[in-house]
Amino acid sequence: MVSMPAAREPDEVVSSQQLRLLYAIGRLDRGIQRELEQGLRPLGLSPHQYATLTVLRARSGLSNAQLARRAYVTPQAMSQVLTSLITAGLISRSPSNDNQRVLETRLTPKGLEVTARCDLIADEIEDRMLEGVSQADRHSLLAVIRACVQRINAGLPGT
Amino acid sequence: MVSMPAAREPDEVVSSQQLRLLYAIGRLDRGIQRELEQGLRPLGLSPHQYATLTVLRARSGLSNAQLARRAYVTPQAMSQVLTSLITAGLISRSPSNDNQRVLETRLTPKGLEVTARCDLIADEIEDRMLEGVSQADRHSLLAVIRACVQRINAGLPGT
DNA sequence: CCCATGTCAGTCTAACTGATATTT
DNA sequence: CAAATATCAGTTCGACTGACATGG
Repeated sequence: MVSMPAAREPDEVVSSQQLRLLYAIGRLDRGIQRELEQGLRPLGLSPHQYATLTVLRARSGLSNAQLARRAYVTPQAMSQVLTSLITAGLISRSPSNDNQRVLETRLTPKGLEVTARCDLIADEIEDRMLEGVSQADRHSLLAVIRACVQRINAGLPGT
Repeated sequence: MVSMPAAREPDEVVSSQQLRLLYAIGRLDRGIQRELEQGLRPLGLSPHQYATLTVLRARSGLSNAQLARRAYVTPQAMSQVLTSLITAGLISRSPSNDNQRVLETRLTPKGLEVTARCDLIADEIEDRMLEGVSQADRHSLLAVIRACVQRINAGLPGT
């Protein structure tokens, strides 16, 4: 196919320059998810599962309902993720002392170890993505992104 | 429920501070998508449809296959989007002069008008998200994000 | 009684893979 | 014949809503 109308397309650059911030962030996130998916595949984990593990590491003992609200998904969706993580032996659940109905979720030793290995993969992706960006710029970028998250999620039920 | 174990949860802030850039970007994008979805609903459009319209506005005449490669989705997935946009009367397709098999896609006048209205909605969301951020910081933010997109999508088939 | 939790079931959307016809 | 396009069909995965039992 030599005579395609748009065979020559130096427009990846052009379009990327024209498109707005909202669109660029979506593109970036999809690229990140794709890279994470590839990187985590050898460990048998999805980006969603890894994200849930990091949340549990930061706040051990959360219930399924709490995790669901935190991730802005339904309890059913989060329950599926937790079930898969239990099957993999990465988390455990036990009834709360305060409420027998509530199942507190915690990382197992194996879960902690696997999460740490995922961190290395995520670090690698992050470094590649930020290649050539100074430490100062990285910090301010993270700060701005976080502030945007706060504002965009302003009027939502927070746990 | 007054005696919930974690009834008091001032951790939305805490977790947001602890979590890494990769995770923050995902959170931000999901918030953006949610806001876009709500904003575009009165117009009967999804974020995906709007995104495709903006790409076509920037580069009129692209084929389904080209659009699919550009969005990193399969031709089948993109074809569904185009079909819905044709049904809505926002785009039109016609055989290329160079290749009868290729259907060049273009915005209709109505499509152009609707896209402009979507832009206003997107502007509103973007402004709310960036409230308090200086113009200079906005520009540098966009530049950094674009650079990240370039690096993350480095080794992919580019149309 | 009311509310929250956890879970089972069915549905829906949006992507995917596979297969086919057509054109260059 | 090989490659690219478009499109038909079936599948899969991830969310969703609805319903229900249970505990506080």
